[in-house]
Amino acid sequence: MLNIRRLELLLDVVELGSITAAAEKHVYSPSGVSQQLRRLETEIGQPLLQRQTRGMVPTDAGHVLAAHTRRILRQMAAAEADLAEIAGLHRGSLTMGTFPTLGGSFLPLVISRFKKEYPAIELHVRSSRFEDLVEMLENGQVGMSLLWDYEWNRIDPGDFALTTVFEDATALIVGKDHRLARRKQVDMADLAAEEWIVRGDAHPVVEVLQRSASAAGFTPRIAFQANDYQEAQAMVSVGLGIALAPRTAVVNKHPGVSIVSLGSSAPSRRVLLAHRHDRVRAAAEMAFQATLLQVAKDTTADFR
Amino acid sequence: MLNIRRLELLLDVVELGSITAAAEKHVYSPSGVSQQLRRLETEIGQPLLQRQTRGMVPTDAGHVLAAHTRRILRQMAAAEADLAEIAGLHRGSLTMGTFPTLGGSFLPLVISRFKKEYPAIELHVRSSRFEDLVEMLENGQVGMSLLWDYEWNRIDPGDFALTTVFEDATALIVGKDHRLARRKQVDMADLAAEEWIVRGDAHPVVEVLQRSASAAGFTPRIAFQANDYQEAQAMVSVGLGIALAPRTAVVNKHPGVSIVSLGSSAPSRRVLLAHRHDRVRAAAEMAFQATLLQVAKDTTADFR
DNA sequence: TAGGGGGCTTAAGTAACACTTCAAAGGAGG
DNA sequence: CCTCCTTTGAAGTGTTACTTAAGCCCCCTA
Repeated sequence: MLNIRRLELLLDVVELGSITAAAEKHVYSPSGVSQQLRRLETEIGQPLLQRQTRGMVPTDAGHVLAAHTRRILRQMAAAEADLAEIAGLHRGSLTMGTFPTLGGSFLPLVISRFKKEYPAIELHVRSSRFEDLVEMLENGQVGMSLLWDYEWNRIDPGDFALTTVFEDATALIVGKDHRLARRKQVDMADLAAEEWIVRGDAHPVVEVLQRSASAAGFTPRIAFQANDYQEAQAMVSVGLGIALAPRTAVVNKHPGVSIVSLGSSAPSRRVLLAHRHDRVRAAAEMAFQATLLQVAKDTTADFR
Repeated sequence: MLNIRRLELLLDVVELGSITAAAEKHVYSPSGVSQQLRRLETEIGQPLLQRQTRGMVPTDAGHVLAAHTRRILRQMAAAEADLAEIAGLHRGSLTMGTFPTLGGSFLPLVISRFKKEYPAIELHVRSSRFEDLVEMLENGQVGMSLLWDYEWNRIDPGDFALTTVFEDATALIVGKDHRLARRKQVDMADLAAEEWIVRGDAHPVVEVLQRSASAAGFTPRIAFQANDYQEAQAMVSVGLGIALAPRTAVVNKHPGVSIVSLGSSAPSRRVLLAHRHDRVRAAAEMAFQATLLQVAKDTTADFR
């Protein structure tokens, strides 16, 4: 394998016409350059330069090799330029994960701003349930992912590097004509007599209800198990019961319901950005995280 | 400037999917490969590989750099192939010098055989007078040159590296009807009474005549000064006088003259192949010299 | 004809660096 | 749970890309 540095020296000697000139250009001693060229020649097994009384003149082999060197150096310059493009975020790609409730509210804002700021970065988003997100993080299908947790099932910071994006409060959904619909804030303790609509499949919001009800001293009576928050809101709107939901999940409010704050009487979930500890992050990922946190800071009030 | 070896390692890791595999291919320890890759990454300032639980996955930058590396390696392979072509004499060029009398007789045989043997080598021949040939040798306009000398003006072997090609005897040119025309050989001593035709411009053959006549005990009478050997032969053919000439100069014999050997009564000139001592010679030059000496060995009898 | 200078090369030394070995850590899989 | 596989870090070593110093060759000048 030919050594690039030596090739570059050869090229400069060919172009400048003397070892001394090439040595000056590289801030080497002429001796060093001479030695390198000699090595190159013995390596190749052919003379590359004719020692003239004044300077050097390339042989056929020298000319050919110098020409190839020019192309090789051009290629290397192109490689470096491409890398600079990637580093400068004029190029690159990024795959991230999210869970559905954020994918329908907060994340589109982030994506929109990110795309405006870094139009050249290719952005892929995968929306999945919590367990799948964790798996995709682990096997590298996504470089980073939005996750969430409650205070009773905190994600282990040893598993992933975590950055808190914002706190997503739990809100109360009541029908427009419900006795509490006009209230700004209620306490869980006021809701002991209500019928509840929850999400099925052991959805985490069920546990939120159980825990906050239990803290308020009652056991909730379940009237309906919904498949998603749209269905839950619909049921609430016809007066079948009331429901709890993360604030971000009901940004797209059903017209027949009202959203009421629960203050600190219900636990809030933490929305996190997670990536693997051992994963070095590309510039595009750093940029996306910055945009995401910025958007969180700017819009977080909307979700409280 | 990126280091090729490291780039190659990166490429192999990208292609083989793990450091261990790349290390095995290069017969390195995995640790060494790991260190080189890390250096490459810090040098570039970007991550190139994602450390997965099983093996490595390239980042955008890694992919781009690996692709460039492929092209660079291809280019280097092409360079090496070209060098091999030159070394194998499937390519190359060669410039040599000659003096006119050989250019009209011996050299064409050499060129013809060389071209048949190495059709891919570009061959340039420059024909000049002795002094110009020496100058062209010195300043590199020709890589090697045919030269000649007599025993009284030997070329200094310190000036050039010399190889004797053959001895070029001095022959006698007489008219077809001359009294000596049928003789196989004569001695200079038999020619004291003759009129002589010589070449003008202090041509070396004049000194040959002076010296051999003086050695034979007479002073030659000059009847005509010719410009070249064709003119000299023409003058001889009409009986204006007789002449001396190197044997090779009269290979193209005038129909009206006879060539008679002088045995050792006239000095012969040495035909030499010369090149600069300090000049490393390309494969094509070595090949040409070999052909030239071979042709000399095969045809030398013709010039005696 | 000696003296000076430019250009290249050799010899010897030095400092960087590409590797090694050894050891440890983290996961994957039996 | 233990073992294997892969990667990484620390420390050590041999190579090598350079340096300086000296010499050679050629040319130019006084």
